[in-house]
Amino acid sequence: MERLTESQQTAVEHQFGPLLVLAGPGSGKTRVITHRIARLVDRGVDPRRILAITFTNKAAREMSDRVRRLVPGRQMWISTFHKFCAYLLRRNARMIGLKSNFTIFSTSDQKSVLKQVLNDLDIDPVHYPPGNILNQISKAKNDLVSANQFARNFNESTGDHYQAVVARAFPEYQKLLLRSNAVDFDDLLMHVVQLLAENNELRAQIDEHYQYTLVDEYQDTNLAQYQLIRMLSHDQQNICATGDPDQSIYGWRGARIDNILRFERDYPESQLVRLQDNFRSTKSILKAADELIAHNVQRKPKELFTNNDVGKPVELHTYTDGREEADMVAASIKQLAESEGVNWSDVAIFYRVNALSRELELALTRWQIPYQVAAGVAFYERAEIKDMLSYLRLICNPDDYAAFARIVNRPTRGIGKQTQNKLRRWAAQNRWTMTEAIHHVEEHPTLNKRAKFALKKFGELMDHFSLADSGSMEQLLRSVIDRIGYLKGMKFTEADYEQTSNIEELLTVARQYDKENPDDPTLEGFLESTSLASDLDAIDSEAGQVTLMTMHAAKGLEFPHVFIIGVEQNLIPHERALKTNDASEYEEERRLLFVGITRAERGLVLTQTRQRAFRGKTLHTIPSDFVREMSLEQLNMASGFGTSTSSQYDRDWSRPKEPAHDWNELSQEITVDNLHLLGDKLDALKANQPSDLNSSSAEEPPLDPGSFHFDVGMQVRHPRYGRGKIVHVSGPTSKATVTVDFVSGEVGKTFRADRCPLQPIGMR
DNA sequence: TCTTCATCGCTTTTT
DNA sequence: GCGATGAAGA
Repeated sequence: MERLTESQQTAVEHQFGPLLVLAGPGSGKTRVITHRIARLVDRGVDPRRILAITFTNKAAREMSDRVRRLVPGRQMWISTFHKFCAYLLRRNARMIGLKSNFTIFSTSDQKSVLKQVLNDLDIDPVHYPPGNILNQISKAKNDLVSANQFARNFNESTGDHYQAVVARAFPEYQKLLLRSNAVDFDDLLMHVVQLLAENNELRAQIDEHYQYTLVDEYQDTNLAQYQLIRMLSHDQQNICATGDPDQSIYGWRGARIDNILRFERDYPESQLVRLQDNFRSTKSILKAADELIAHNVQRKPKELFTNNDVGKPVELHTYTDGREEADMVAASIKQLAESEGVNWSDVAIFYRVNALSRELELALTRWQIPYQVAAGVAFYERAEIKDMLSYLRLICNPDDYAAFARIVNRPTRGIGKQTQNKLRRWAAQNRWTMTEAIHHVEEHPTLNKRAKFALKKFGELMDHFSLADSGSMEQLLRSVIDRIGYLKGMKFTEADYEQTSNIEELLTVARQYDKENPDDPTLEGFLESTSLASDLDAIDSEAGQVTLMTMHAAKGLEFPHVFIIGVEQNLIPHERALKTNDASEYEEERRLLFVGITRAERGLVLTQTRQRAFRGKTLHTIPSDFVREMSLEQLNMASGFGTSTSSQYDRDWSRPKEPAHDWNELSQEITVDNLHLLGDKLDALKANQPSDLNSSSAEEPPLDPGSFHFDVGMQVRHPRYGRGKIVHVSGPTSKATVTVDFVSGEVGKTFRADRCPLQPIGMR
């Protein structure tokens, strides 16, 4: 094992009192934490009295593994904030009106519950999108503002109608959660903080129990997490916080960078250790990172240092569009593998928004490069998985309204909307949960016989399962699937095949759980593990695959070769950060890119494009402000691409731009109306497309569908209605509509010009 | 009641 | 480009 550096040693050897470890990227922070834990155990500290908290399951698992290697066979709490809070909350659920088998609601459960609330309050969900309202609620909870406080605060302030809606919906939402015996993610933290604040005896007892507390990524704590840590290291201040203010990237989630900056004020006795030696990256990479982050004004200057080689320069590549960018990245990776023997798993591709992964996935497939993505439709968000889990949830917690609503008529069993509404109103009147209401269904005054029968059958079904709730999760899940005949209607279509294999996968997850918890497999434990799981967990660093993820997800990881795509204005920095005109948000974007860059060990390539397809439209791009802040080797693609495009483009591109913050001013939208202006340029671009790199682009339509210019009299074809003639074009340019008379007899059909599948006939 | 289809609107990052 | 939504048909 490598020796620890002097400062690493200091942090490891420190035992009593508060300790703050400010650790730059790649400075061996995880190493320090794991060695510190091992050292404590070495000194005779009971491992059960050590509490190590991280933000992600992945970080917790990695830390666990590494500690286990240092001190085999000892049990201790290494977990995420949310998991730890769930544990505390289950043991003390009664104290805040929950039962210990409470459900943890996912984002989609939250949405469905809030929709119900809005419906009951007669609030129009189109005008007040549930997602936005939930964001506000989440924000409030992160800041430890309860529903009632929120409502009260609102009354005192001057009214904003949007806030007014939140103020009305929040308390109702909270009530419905409570009645469902459920919590959302934020509640896990907030309830625990509230619990400890109101019960000093309990707080003191837990504080005493966990003699040593370690918190990773302290710069990302929000107020709730901060309070929690403070309350658990009040009497015994053996707290070790590690973090790096330059890597604070969760401000949007309520994280407060202040928390780490004020650590020394909060804990006056604290000792400070700085880890500045970078063992990860080449000098070139570190230099770029350093230059970039130095532009942040709200920051304590900090030197980054490495003894590693200079290495290859950091490259910036410019491509014509996202397709070429993706293809060339894939080509570069292939090249790395073939000429330098780089393993697939040594390569990662990062981006600012998940939407950018699509093009990459296609390209990697074309180039036959194996990859894994940390995103997309998360496994637990898939409809069939949510269905299955909802059954389990309702078995575990019959009060769970979201689960009930989801599956009461799935598969269809004749319990339609009307019936559900009647039942729901009746339940509310009698202060019953839905399950209780079903048990009383015979007494319902207006429901017809058939509906009553269907509901009763459903009730019996669930009762049957409840009795079966014991032992193996896999068996329970199997019996549910069999009994409801979920797989029965499945045919050998692609969609059905996918659903079936997802359910297989879920059974595997259940089997896994059974295996890992041989002594105490509980339904609530299984469900908790699924609720707190994230798609990031599935990433396997040794799977022999290229890894695709957002820069947020990349924090804490490292790869020999890193590509960061879409380094463009409005992506990094993100449009939203630019819009608010808030310097701190802008600087957070810079930190995010800093995080991305500092993941790279030996090779780093940034890419940008000249135009990018976005939300189904193609927009011209502006180079990111940030690329000018670093010394990069600017390269214009390998062979031919773009070099021969119209000089107009090149001139536009190379002209130095004053810092531009208005997307609309500088980017030109390509629409049906100005397409003809761009036609020539587009043709030039198309001519330079990679020549069928792998034959799979054969189905590419001759022109972008949805971007035709339509005129009255033009002959068109519709996939459904066949041939027709345009009889009318109208509306504002961006929302033009065309009216078509079809040969088939369908006359006067109207379509949105930029959306419909209409194709002109006779012009190519 | 269920299914199909067109239309509409949104889309940062995550436990 | 996608899913959610609502209208219309089966």
